[in-house]
Amino acid sequence: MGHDARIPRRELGVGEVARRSGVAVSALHFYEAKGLITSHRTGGNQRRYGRDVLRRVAVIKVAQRLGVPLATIGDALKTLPEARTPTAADWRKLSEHWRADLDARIQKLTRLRDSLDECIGCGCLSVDTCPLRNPHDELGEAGPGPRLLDPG
Amino acid sequence: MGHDARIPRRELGVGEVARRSGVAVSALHFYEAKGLITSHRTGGNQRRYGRDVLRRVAVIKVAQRLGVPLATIGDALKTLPEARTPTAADWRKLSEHWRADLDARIQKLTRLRDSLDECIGCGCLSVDTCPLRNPHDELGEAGPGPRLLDPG
DNA sequence: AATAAACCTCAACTAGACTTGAGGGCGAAG
DNA sequence: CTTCGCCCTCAAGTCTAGTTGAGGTTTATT
Repeated sequence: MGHDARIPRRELGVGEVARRSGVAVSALHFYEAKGLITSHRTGGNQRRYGRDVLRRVAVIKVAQRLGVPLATIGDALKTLPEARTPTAADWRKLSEHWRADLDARIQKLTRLRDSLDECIGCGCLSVDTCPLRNPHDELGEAGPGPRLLDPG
Repeated sequence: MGHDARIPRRELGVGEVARRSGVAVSALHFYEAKGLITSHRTGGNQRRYGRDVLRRVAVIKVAQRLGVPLATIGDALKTLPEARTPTAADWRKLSEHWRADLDARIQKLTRLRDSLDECIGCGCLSVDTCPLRNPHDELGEAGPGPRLLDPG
């Protein structure tokens, strides 16, 4: 220790960001490769982050809990002008947008559950009449919802 | 065409199953490799399926919509004695089991949405107080729910 | 100067659910 | 007989969100 002391107060090394944000160093490398965060380098080619990286990573983590794929999060972060620290207003805009997706996802699952309840009773799986087999409720097909969860 | 006419009425070729069930031939190969469906072969080494394969594939598709991973579906299908066609009672048993998972998933997403609603208002993302950043609600971590959607 | 902790890059691996492609076989119609 | 459509196997590629490891460098301390 005492190692980080050399770094100016507002600059963070990758290890420190990892410790403070709770994501692995390899994940930070990965996010940077994907353009979700940025850094500049020291003479010795080591990454240095501004303090805004902590809020950015926080936004990333929350968005992931909401089920938003990284690429979409990246697009959203890029709408913030020039590597700016996301403000409360920025966050509100992003989260309102993602809330709609989350809501759609919940509704879809709920409808699915209702169909399932009916079909537990009848056990039909009939090709023509079973609501589980005839998903006429294809709405949120496009959008940031994870494909793996809701393929149809 | 006219090709399928050679196949006895209750035996289905892989292409026909694909057309009727709506899954690709490659997917059927894949399911067979994973042991979810079975076939016997003609003299020319081509697959022939019994009609029960259609219901099995239907169960697979519905279970996938519920968010159940293929491996779990396979385990469940294996509990049906010896390649039997799933009956209504079998289906009821499977679906009741999976319904619980679905329910848990819905609840989790709903709690998440509620947290998000609070945080849209405050825009905080505070490390210590924000419920979105401090998920003390880690419950249904284990279980067949898709990891990609609900990593935390 | 030497050592140790932290850092660097790049390639390869993981899981899940498939798809795509190469290279070849089988069966019926013209 | 040739061609067309459907079928076969097996290997490799796709996508997501990273992790793991090898081999080498930088930085801080002693």
